[in-house]
Amino acid sequence: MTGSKKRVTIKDVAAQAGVSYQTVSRVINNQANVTEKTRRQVQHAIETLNFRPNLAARSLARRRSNIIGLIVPYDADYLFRDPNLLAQISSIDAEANARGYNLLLSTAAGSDNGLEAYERFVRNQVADGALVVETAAGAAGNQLLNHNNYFYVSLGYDLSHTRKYFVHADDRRGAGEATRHLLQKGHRRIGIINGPPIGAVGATQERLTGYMEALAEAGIIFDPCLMVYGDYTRPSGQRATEKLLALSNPPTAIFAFNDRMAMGAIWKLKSAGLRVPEDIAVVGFDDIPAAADFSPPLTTVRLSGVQVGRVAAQMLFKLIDGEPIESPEVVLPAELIVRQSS
Amino acid sequence: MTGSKKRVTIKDVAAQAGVSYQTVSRVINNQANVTEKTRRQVQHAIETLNFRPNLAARSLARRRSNIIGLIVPYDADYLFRDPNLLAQISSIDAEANARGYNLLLSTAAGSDNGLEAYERFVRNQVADGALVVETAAGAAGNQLLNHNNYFYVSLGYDLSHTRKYFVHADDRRGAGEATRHLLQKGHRRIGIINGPPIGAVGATQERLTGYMEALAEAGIIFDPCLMVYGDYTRPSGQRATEKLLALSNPPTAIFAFNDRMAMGAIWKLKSAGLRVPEDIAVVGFDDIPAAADFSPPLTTVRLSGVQVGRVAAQMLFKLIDGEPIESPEVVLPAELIVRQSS
DNA sequence: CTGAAAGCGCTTACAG
DNA sequence: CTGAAAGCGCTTACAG
Repeated sequence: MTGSKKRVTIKDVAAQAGVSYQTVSRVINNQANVTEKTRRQVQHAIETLNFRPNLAARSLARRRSNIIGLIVPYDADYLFRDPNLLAQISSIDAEANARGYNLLLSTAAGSDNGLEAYERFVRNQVADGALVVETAAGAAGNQLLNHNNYFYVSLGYDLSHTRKYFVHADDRRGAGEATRHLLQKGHRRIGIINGPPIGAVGATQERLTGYMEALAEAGIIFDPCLMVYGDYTRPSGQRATEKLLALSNPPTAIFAFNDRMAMGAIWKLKSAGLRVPEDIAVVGFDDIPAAADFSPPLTTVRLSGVQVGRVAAQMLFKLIDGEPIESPEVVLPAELIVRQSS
Repeated sequence: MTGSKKRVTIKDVAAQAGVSYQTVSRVINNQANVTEKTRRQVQHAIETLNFRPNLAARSLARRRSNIIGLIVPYDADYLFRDPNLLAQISSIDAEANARGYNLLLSTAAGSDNGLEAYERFVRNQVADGALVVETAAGAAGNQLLNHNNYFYVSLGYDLSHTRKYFVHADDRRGAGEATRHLLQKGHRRIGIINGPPIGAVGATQERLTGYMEALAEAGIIFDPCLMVYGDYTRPSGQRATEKLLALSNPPTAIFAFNDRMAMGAIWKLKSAGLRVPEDIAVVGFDDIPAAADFSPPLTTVRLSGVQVGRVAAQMLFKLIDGEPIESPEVVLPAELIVRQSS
């Protein structure tokens, strides 16, 4: 609020309505024990004065702010390019709004290790709780949160072994189904384009496990040569595919651990004169919006970022409201979407 | 904060340090007139007690919250798919963080007209000011902000004629340069894929003007048949291109008002057996990250969303701090990036 | 059903 | 350089 005009407070409303300011408080908080007539008077005064309760005062008195933090230990620039994360944020925002909560964004600006996002959040001391995007480097941040007695739920896996509240999609099963699908099509040599080898996030580890399990079920021994690394970008998918094609015994199918790398793979294959899926099949992961529009439309695993965000937010609100949590870890379904690239 | 543990306040710190709590206040606010020795004592007490000043109390006393709102009168789902907007938000976030401010997100959930985003913001009465994404329907929201004496800066054009503070890229010049580039290549019939005809945003109107001006300079009369509408999505670009190709005298170049539609156009052209740029040139707008990766790499107009966000945020902070604003409307450069699609 | 008192955790003049 | 007082705008028991 600008300081240009005098603020209108609960006392102004009380004077205007001819009641005590405590009564005004009752009205704005929808409490019982107010005559209909008094309530109307107060409402009228509120409207004519254009009164809005001051959140800072309210937070102070209630020890609750109706603000939840969203801690993203990434550079904002990176954050805003990850469609799955954005879907999560979007549904968290919706869920918060529905309860009259607002979202306070806390990202890690610049090139630090992400701890800053937690620190700024804690320093502010304003939110009732937080949703945090779990990263391998998150242990220190989570400790900070614990140490300051915050309620929080993590989006992702229990990477930092804090054993608190987690929600994530069933990456393992999703990857397993994708692999079984390829197996069913007769493929025996399925190349993997994994995420970066360092700082591995739980999700990719689980995907790899799902892949290996499916292979094992089919009695196939995993050939480490078939696994190459990318960094989630499209160009990295192209480079990874180049390596796979250079193998003495190249794969007949490629399973990329995200859609953008899968798209890069398809480009590379096309420019090498190979047809997808006739010569080589490709499967992605995430089902980003562009996947269905791709040429050929991409077979992929749909993760409901929307669902992850919603469930995590609901969990946080239960924590804040002191309601019981059934399970500290929620795993949401991942669904194989078969299109034309496989 | 959870209520589980007793909060540590300024008074606890004072007791621990053996000073009055006002002195603690001085230390945490880095004020002069504190002996180095006292300061050290207080700092020590702060650390051992893990004290953090309470933002609500501070806001109340200071009448300032160090929170700025970001009002996006869109559905969060839409918001999170617009790369240019995301770039703006990302730089606003960075700018805010650098000053110790936090960003409070206020989006319009669901299918209302966007006014809700403003209303929730105003109802909260917590921010020191706001950055608002300007939309054609924003007039009522801006009035609400005015009526409640908020400082705010709009990202976009003065669509609602409130004549306050605005920052946007130079869409007109950018479109003019793109058009001149095409004219220079010898094109005389340049098709336009415009944004949606209803609810036109200032930016597309300006782009159209830039196009027409460039045409006029070259002595070419604008042929309305060459303008078709899309909705900024890739598929709409394909459909629009289909219409353009069906013309009795089709264009030799297409200028799409965003990159995604330009990509859709290229797909359509390719699948119609046409080569880009040999048979028909294509130019986009925005320079989203995927533009450079496209095949062929897309000629486009780079708008610095990052710059727009930064400048708007800086303007808002000046307003909040009572510093003078040189100009209420800032126009930032748009730059033509020539790649292989033209 | 309504009012008076105390307090939330800070900051801001004002003394000394 | 440091402390005592008052106040920011609400809510929360407690009376009546």
